Amino acid sequence: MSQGNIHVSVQADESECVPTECTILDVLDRISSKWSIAILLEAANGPVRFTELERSVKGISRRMLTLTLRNLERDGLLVRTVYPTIPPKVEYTETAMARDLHESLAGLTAWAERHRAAIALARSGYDRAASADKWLG
Amino acid sequence: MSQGNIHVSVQADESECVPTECTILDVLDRISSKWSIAILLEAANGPVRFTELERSVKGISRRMLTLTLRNLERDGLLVRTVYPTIPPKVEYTETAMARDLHESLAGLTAWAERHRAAIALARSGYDRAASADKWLG
DNA sequence: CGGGATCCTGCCTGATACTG
DNA sequence: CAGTATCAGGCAGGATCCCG
Repeated sequence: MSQGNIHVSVQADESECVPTECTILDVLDRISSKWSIAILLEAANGPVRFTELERSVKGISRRMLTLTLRNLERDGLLVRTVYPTIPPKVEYTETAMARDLHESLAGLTAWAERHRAAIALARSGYDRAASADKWLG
Repeated sequence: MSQGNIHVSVQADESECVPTECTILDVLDRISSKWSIAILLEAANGPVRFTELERSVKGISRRMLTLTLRNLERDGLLVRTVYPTIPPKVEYTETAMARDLHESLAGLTAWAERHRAAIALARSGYDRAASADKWLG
């Protein structure tokens, strides 16, 4: 029951970072989401279309696909090309910046492949120990 | 989340990671959070203590620090060592798996450093164009 | 086909206070 | 020092409908 403190959450939130004060972690936070990585990996094989991504990036909702694509485009990692045909055709192409990132992304995925079994194991081990502690006090 | 991914049998267990669904992206999603990365980078320089992290990882709340540390420990990336002294002392040490990841993380951070200005620029450019569209219909 | 707009839910997150 | 407990707000993200 905290009462009466009139604190108006004065977070001068500069999540929209100014060019000179954009920290590395801020940048990483933008591109390290599950969907961003998936999309970037797909786009590395050549231009991709919306519906194509909707199929290949399994589990993604239409909304998240749209939003993630927008953000990647906004950050200069993808270029959106619209062909005014009927039906419409939109292609997303990776930029040079994205190509440069792709190497690191490959490193990450390689790591994930190498250790995903170990991680799953560590998890179950941790959980088992946690349950045990619960009973043993 | 429909199936369709190739098996690659991870005999993992019944944790949140079902064998057929334990994809690389799932693993990445665990460690690619802003705080996880920051903490792992700190831990790479040697064992770190709770308050030490609270200071160095700027902007993190006590709650998030605790939660992120728990998850990293659970996934086998950090080892938590408690010294039953007064006052208590707890050290978090990276595991071999984390050390292996650190190389990739360094690659990512290097990329972020190289392109953070370009990203900020792309953003402001995109936003400017978006505002313009808004007025031009 | 490629989205935009809207509603709604639950988890993520921060702030604060308390504990061993 | 190193957390846990609790409350409250925000926004990520799914579902749905609609439009050019």
